[in-house]
Amino acid sequence: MSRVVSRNEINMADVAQRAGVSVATVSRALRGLPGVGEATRERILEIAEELAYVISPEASRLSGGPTRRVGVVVPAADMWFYGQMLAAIERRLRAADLDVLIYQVKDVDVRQRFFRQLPTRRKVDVVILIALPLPPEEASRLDHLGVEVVVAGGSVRDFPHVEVDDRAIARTAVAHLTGLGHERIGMIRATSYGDVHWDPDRLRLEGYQLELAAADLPQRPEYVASVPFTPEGGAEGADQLMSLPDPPTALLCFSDEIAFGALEAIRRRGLRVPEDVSVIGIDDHPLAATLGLTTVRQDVAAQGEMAAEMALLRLDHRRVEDVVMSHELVVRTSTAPPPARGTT
Amino acid sequence: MSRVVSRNEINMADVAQRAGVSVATVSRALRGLPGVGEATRERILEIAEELAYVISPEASRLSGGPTRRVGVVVPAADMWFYGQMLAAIERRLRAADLDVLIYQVKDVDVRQRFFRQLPTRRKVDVVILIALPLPPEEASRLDHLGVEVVVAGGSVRDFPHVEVDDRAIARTAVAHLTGLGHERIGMIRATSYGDVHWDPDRLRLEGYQLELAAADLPQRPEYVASVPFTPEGGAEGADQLMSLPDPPTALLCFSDEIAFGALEAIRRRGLRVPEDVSVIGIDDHPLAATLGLTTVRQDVAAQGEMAAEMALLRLDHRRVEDVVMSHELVVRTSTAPPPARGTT
DNA sequence: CTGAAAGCGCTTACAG
DNA sequence: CTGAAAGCGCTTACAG
Repeated sequence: MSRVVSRNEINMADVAQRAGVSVATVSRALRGLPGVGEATRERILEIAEELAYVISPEASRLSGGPTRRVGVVVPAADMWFYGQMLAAIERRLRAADLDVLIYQVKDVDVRQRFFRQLPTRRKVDVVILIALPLPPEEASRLDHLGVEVVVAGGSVRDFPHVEVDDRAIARTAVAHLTGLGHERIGMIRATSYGDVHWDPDRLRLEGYQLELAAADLPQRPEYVASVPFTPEGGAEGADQLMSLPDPPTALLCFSDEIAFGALEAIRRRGLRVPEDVSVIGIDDHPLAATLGLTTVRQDVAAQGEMAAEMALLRLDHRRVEDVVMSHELVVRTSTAPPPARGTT
Repeated sequence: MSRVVSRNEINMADVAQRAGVSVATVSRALRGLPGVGEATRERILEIAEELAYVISPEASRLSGGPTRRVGVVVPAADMWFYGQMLAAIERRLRAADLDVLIYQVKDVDVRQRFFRQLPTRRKVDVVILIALPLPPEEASRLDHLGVEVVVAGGSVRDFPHVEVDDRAIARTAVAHLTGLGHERIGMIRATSYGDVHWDPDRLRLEGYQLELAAADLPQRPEYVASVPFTPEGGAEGADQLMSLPDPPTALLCFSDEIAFGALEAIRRRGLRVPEDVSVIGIDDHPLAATLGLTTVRQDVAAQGEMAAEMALLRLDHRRVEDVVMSHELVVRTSTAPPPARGTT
């Protein structure tokens, strides 16, 4: 207590000396290994506490221990979905006393460099890949990582993963609209970023098409707009679809953020939501409740936690099962039956 | 090329053997230290490349090198502002080949544990603190970190920091409103989180009050609402202020996210923005453009980059100057002159 | 310009 | 239950 711990670090040898034992015994005691007398162990723990001893991770690692670090590879930390994921993963892993390293790989060249250099090698025990669309060459590089891999928000090869059923999510949304009586339903897709295709986008489009078919509605390619994954993108998409000669009466948006832009664009055209046009999103973004947006909710934080849990299991080399998280329709005020034909 | 690099790592000794030199020479060559013949250096670099050699950070660190890791301590990675900051910091630091460790400390107990245990000790070379309101006991613990400290989005003690002028930002916003002729101007504050006071909130309130005084307008405490830092909070705040007997004609919101909620609440009351009520935010969140929100823009990513830059300098033990980043009024369609008195 | 050797702070057989 | 010693893969004086 009287002693200030600063740059001159306290080492295991200091603890050992103070306790009158060898460093080997301190090492065992601190890690809860068998082969240390109860009294000895307690004394050692007390002294370590008192000296505010922190183990040198480098030395520990170098002599065979794990790094106790997890790498999270994510397209961009500044987008809502990834931020949620990342935050949840960090919280869970921190609780298990692991450190979290973050690697953003949004830009194609940064991502390619990542997979060429594999900078997580020798630095982490597990890598969590978040919703990363990967060309085969890059996916195959993962074997060279030399660490466990877990995937969240999608799937990559046969690595353990947690995801939602994007096809079913889109079907749920479209079924809600057809249930209200809509027959002209448009979809605003979010274009893949960079050079690679994005699974959720592809699967949600499939779900949209499947559900239209299930409701005996025609597939109208002009009802599908592809836009950048931003609110402005959503506005563009809505403008494009609503200026069609025979515009849709309802819009499924790839995400709530896209939907926010669509809502605004529709209002700017002098149309009312939901009287003239219904809008449904996907995610249940915090703003969705405020803006009254009907959406299909997925629990992003829960996916992150689950991914962290899987990482923890893989650390112990235990088998883990893939997980598909549930989703749920949240009806608010942006969806209603279509206007009577010709009224618009 | 023919050799697969996997779990059996390639060490410096392997490179040395292949190159027919000692590990000492390889170590020097790889780090660009003087005292290695040009031809030797080139051969070593080639072989290292060919073998896809990655240095063991643990061994390097243990024998005196830096960790080449930076810890970022942030309230929550899943909030817009922090996500922007974090993303920008990571990008800059990654470009300098440093790894970024993230520590979330939103909850009081987690934060207290952080400052009790200081888990970044022995793990990073620099810690970047993002917009962290800290009680004095915790701020003083930073001396025990044993690493450099840099602060972003605020200031803590006399550590080098980058911030915006929150007082001036609020004054700019209020001046815009008074310039339009508003005399009844409300403010929606974001309450501090947890047990500590939040500088930007306090300073923006001060700026609001100063600018009212400068315009010879009365301070009306009932015109200031304190709400949680969420869109719903913004809606609550707007409801509270607009249901006053003599409601404001303009609202300054702590942030754009608060303003989004306020906009919606105002609309729900059957009032129009900006005809009946003007709303101004702070930040220039991506949705602000879409929703036509007038705001005072601050470049959060630039602040993050600057903080990363400072961290890089501190790594080299160079002196750094504190930085105050600029801000800028962005006029959109949510602000206009007040309605003629009595019209509302 | 280059190498042999000590040392960084731990963990892990191996003995006792 | 406990300790002495080797070893992890580097860096850094110290020699040459």
